[in-house]
Amino acid sequence: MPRPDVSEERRLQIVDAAIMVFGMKGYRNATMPEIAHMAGLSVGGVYWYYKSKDEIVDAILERTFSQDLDMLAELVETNTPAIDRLHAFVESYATSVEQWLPMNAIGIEFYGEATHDPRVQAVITRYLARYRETLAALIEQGIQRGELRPVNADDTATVLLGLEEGLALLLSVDAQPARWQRCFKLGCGLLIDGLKCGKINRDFTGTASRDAA
Amino acid sequence: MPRPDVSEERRLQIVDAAIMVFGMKGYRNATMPEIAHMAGLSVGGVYWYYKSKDEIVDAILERTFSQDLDMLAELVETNTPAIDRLHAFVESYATSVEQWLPMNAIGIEFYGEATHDPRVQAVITRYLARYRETLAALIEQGIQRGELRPVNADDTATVLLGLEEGLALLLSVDAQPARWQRCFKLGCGLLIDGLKCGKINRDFTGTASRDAA
Amino acid sequence: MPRPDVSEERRLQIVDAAIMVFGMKGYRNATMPEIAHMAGLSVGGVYWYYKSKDEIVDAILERTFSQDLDMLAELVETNTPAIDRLHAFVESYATSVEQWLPMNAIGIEFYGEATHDPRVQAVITRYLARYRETLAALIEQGIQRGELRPVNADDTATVLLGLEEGLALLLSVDAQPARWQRCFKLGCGLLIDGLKCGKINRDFTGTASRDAA
Amino acid sequence: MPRPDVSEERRLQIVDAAIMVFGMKGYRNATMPEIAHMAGLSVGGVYWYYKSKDEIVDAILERTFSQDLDMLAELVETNTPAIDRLHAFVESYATSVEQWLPMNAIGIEFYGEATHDPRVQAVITRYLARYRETLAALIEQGIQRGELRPVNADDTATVLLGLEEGLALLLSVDAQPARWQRCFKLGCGLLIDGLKCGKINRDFTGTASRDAA
DNA sequence: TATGAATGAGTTTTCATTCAT
DNA sequence: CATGAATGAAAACTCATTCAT
Repeated sequence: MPRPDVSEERRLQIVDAAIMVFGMKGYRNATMPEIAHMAGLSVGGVYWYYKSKDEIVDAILERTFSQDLDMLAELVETNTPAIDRLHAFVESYATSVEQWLPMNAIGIEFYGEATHDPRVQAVITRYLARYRETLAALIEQGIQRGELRPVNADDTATVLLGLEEGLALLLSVDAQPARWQRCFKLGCGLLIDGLKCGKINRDFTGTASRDAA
Repeated sequence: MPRPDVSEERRLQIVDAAIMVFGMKGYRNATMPEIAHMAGLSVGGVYWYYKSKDEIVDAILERTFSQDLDMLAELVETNTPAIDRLHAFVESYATSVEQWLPMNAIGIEFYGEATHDPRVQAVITRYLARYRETLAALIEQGIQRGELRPVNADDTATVLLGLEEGLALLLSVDAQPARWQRCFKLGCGLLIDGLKCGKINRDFTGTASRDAA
Repeated sequence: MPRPDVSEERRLQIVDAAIMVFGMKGYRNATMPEIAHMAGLSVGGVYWYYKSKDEIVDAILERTFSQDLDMLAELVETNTPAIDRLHAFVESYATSVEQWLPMNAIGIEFYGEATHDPRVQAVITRYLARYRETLAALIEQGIQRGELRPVNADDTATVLLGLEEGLALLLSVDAQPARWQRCFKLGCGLLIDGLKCGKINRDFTGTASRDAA
Repeated sequence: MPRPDVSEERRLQIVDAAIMVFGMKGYRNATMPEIAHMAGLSVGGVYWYYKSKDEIVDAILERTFSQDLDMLAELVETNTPAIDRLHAFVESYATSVEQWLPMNAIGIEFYGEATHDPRVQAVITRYLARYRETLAALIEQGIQRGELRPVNADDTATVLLGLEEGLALLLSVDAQPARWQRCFKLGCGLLIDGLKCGKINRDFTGTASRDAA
């Protein structure tokens, strides 16, 4: 009589434990024994489910990013004004700060790892690409509908992404979710306002490079 | 016969070497022997000038951030229109990308370290605070002069800072200085435009929280 | 309802699997999970039949050597000329190379183990002793019958044994069964010729030590 | 003022210690801490001179086999009767048993390793090849001079080599140098006698395959 | 009988740091 | 001042063995 399969449960346990330990000690200082202990397993037990520390990192990366991306999908699907959807996105994203706060530090560390680990870099780059594409599509819709100025959609998406990641970066060294929320809304509001303005300083529209990009 | 003091020269050698090795291998993978070799010294020689790897980190941190801050000082001193000074700042900052590119990866890694090393965190926080204060003062001047909407200057400065650091973050995993430059100018331009707009979406002005901050 | 006893079958499965894995990876690198998998059992299943990896080794040792020894028994029993029987032995042994080839590497490894594991050493020594005794008896018969020079039978048996094991050793690092076969026949032929020669270099007869041995 | 270079001394210390520990515990059971301790160094100290356990093995292999080969060189150079040189070789080799006895067990273990480690196999094969070539050259000289029957020199050399290694194998599990010495002399004597005999059993001369080999 | 998840002691290797010269 | 050999505390990972089911 086969026992119920506990693999998935254990893997969750381990990744959860790893996130917790990574969060407290940092990725490089987190030891396998510590993770194992936190997961309520022995070292060997952890290795039964993940062949290396790297594989645990992969699992965390996967889990973190896939959640974010799911949220984005619906942004481009609906037919409401693009600006409304942008605002909705900002609002919903801002609301979820507290939820992903524990993962924030780990995310920042992974950016650090990515600078010299091509494997991590690949994962992050792939994730950012999808993120940017979705935002760009949304902005492009806004432009087509005449709601926004004819800026370079891809670059503008990069700006939004940069603002969001940048504020997350600041948050990681100065844990004040409320301030982060406020600034994120403010920043996005200003950007969206900037995108709506009819008369603008030509130098900063990015229009010149629309086709070159 | 007293030999000329080579201390300062050696310390420079070492920090330069460390920056180079950190940049290539990452802070955690950089070994003292490697740094020493790159500096043209023996391990013991390095330890003569810096008591630990951490002290080298401190020196790098110090050097990196103090450069940036010097540039900011003059921003608040002059009496030209605030908007012009903002544009000038953006322009000069954007122009220097290529120059600080090698340090970028290291900076990102330090943010990662800061998440679990209070010493690093303190240095970064102090630097960011001064940065934000300067920008906030500049924005406040713009508001006083009636050039900008009455936003919360500190939060707005945080937004600018966040955008800049965030784009640096994206740059660190996707080394395209030109794109970064373009996006930075575009983003700041949009933000400044947003700050100039007379009629705005009230929700995003940040005015409500001006005194609360 | 009692199920048919599968013990013997399982034990065979396991030893066969172990021989295969030992042969491919070497005794030290062969893991129990691998052996179990090769045997089509679970790890626990293997442990049901053999209490440890060592017990499996014992079983292999036992099986290997008992086969060899059976073949020897009849050598001393018959009444034909000793030299003919020696030649017959050489011939039949040489013919079976290909058959025991897979076990050869394992055998060599066991000699290696024997150098620091008394238990393995005991098994091998016991086996070699019986081997040598049988050959010595045969040679003694040859001497009694006047077919061979009056050499020290035991030492001469050791020489034959040494030649055979030595060529197996060379075979283990240079798998050319044909060459091995040729050399084994050549070597034994030369030895037997040497044993027949009437006039010999006194220094090498071993006669001096006949009683001393 | 540069201190005297102790590298070579340390390397010797380490290899000596490794040989000792390998000899006692066997290659696989010998741990780096043990070797380090035996060498009077710390673990890190050993790693300063050898980058891995494997490199120590290489050094042992090198040292062991290169000694043996030096002895062989002069065998082929002189102009005395080949048979005399063969006897001299046997005699000198037999005399040195006691000296290489400690290395014998390690040598046997290496054969075991060679069966599944191509790197070790390569070293051993190379060594054996040179050994065989030298002996074959000597035997060929004997044949040319009419001292020996026209056997296949290479195969005959293999037989001699096999006998020697085989007796070493037996010695490794039954440490009786005196017996080994006796048997080695006896075996080689018989073989040489066999090589001298005018009238021989055609089946075993190996002549048939002289050109085929 | 049989399973396979879980254990944990033991191994190799790395590297910041020290100190005799 | 400077050297670089030496230290030793950790860390990742392996695998024979056990045991609840």
